[in-house]
Amino acid sequence: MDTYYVIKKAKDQITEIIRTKFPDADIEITAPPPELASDFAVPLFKLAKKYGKSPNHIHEEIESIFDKTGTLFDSVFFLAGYINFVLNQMEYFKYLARDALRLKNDFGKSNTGTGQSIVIDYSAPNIAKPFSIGHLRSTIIGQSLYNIFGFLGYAVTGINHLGDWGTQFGKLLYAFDNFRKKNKTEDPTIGELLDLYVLFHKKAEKEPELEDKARDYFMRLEKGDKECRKKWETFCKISLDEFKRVYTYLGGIRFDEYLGESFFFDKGQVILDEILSRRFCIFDSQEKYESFLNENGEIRSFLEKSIQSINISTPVFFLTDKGHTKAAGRISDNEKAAEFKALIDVKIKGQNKVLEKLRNITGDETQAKEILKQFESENIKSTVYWIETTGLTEKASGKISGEAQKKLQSQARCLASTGSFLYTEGDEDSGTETAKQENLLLVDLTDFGIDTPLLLQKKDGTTLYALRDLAAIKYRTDSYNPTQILYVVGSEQSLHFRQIFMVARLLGYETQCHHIDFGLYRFPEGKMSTRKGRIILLENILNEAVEKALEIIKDREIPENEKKEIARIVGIGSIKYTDLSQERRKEIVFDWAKMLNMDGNSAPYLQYTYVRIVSILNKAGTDPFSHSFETEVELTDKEHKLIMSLSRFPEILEAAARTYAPHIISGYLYSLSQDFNNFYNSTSVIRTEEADLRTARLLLCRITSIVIKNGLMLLGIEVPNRM
RNA sequence: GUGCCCAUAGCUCAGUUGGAUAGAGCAUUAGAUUGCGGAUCUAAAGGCCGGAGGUUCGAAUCCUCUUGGGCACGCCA
Repeated sequence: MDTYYVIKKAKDQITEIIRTKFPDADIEITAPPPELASDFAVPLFKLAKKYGKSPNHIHEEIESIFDKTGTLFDSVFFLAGYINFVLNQMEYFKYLARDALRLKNDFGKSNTGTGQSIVIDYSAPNIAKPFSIGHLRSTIIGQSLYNIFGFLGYAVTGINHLGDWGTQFGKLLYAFDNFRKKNKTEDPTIGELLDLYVLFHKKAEKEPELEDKARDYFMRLEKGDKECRKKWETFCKISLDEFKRVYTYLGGIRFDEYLGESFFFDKGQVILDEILSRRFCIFDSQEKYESFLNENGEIRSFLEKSIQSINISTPVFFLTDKGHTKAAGRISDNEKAAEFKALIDVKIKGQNKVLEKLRNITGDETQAKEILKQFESENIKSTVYWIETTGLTEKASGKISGEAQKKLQSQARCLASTGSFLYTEGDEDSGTETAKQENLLLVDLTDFGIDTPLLLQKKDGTTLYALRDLAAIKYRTDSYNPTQILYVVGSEQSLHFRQIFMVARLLGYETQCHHIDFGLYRFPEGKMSTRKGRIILLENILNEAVEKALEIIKDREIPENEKKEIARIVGIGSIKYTDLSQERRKEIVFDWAKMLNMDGNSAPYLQYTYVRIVSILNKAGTDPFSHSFETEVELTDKEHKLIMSLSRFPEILEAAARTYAPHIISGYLYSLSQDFNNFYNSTSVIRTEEADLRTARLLLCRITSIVIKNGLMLLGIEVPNRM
């Protein structure tokens, strides 16, 4: 599949033109303000600085060698520090038409992800609880990412990591045995399970000992008690049937695997063994560390492997939020050691966020450089190499002042550690603990900038979800060999994911794990809570939306069964769109009017635009894709704007994938639809007399329809053919 | 108390790696030769981008401090 799109071609040409004169130029191509007769612009300020010339001078040099022959451009001009590139509109349109003709319904697809595999963990509803609006975000954001990455050629695996294990089942089993009327023999409904769960919490407030009883029940479940297990299976089945019904209603939701937490609870021991096999060690001097190395071959090879894997002579460094440092290995290069210390100085001065970002770099050196540009404000002079944690590959370069270096040499402590820490309560750290607590296992992560230890196992020996999640990382890494694992989970769990990702790395799982966090739905008066029964059922919202959509079309001449299907597509689409059109980190205050909005920036607006295009194409009678389009016609400004907008689709998709942000697509589709409607209201396509122009306009309609349809499909939203 | 996230028009939100005069929708007001489908379009009005410093040729965007809101912080998930 050839996915070299016209917009890429145009940008490549701009880069090439500028680089013929300025070979090392770092070129940023921007969109000029709409009222300017320009299509692409490059700010020249940085070039001016780099080459010691004025922006105007830079522009003159580029203009002097600019030759439009063989390019997509007609001319260049200078304004306010920018060089502007004016397209040969017809040429650009012809290329766009060729892209569209070549790819047809696949317009927008690319192969940028070929060879890469991504695991996405999303939806993950909890067994025995109804599917609430809270799960909607995970489900549709996750599904959208699944669609987007698939469209870009990645091998995607969607996993529904069901919440089907844990102490909550102890509570439920207890409630089921003790609170349910004895004469009831039929299987409970989800609603009844929820009532029992809420009732348990209500009673437990007054009788705290119920919590212990629930823990006993859960222990029985983990130990394989047949009766508990059987009830648990029933709960799971009831819930799963319910979930699948909701997914069907939502439409377009699919998973490659339903693998819940229960699948992993007995796979945690391997993780525990791995952790326990490592030894806690910390040294207050280089000598002690080196003598330890000599005595411990295993650790030594671990470190050597780490150092080798990053392919530099400098060993692995470690930074904590406390401002002290750890270096796993020797700092053999004095210059680098000093720079490293200086880097810490910046840290101590409070630039936590910069360093936090450095830590989260996903392995791309240029990205790291970008972030380190911020250090320029510290008059940074020499180069710093930054290597994160135990031999992973992140690397960044920047500069640090000599003054900062000196200051820091007295401040920074360089300690050494192997990077793995675990103790059981009852060790010398807390000598008063009793034998009863010997099963409690936690990982201390304070040396890694995380103050809260990660609990893996409770004192009664039962597992916690952190351990199950670690087992899941191992399983996913082994099973799918992914380049990335995405967790589409609410931001409230960010600490949990920081913890388990850190431990996973310490254990040597190098798969990139990302928490795709999102803000929660909440009521104006506060948080939604399953325990308190304060939730809104997703289904109620969906039904309301579908009904409203049905109300709008009730008088139209469409068969009733089709009306119902249209109402479902439009109603559900509008709910999904409302969610996906918002930046995912922001919390959403629940508001009926907003959820049911079908005017303006909404799914029905896009669907409506699509439907009108379909109508035009039907009436036109000819398929503009039936033969290639290579003739010259006179295009209006509105048409050119639409062309520019259409051509951006591929890079919009890449931006959405890069930042895991479906809302970039919805924003784009809305803007595209506005451009189309603008054109639509000013120009009659069908009644265009000049044949070639008519064909060109039909072509624009056709491409727009494909982009809207594909874009909405990526958001998990369907389009009707009429509405 | 500590950490993370958020703050943009009356309301709900966009704002691409820092780029030219901060954009939409809703609501309000005034309009669109009954039209290729009015769930549409045009226009008006609406802003000290929470506040104060800083970095930069250039800041809604980066840094520091601060105010307000949300979330999390050892045996729940």
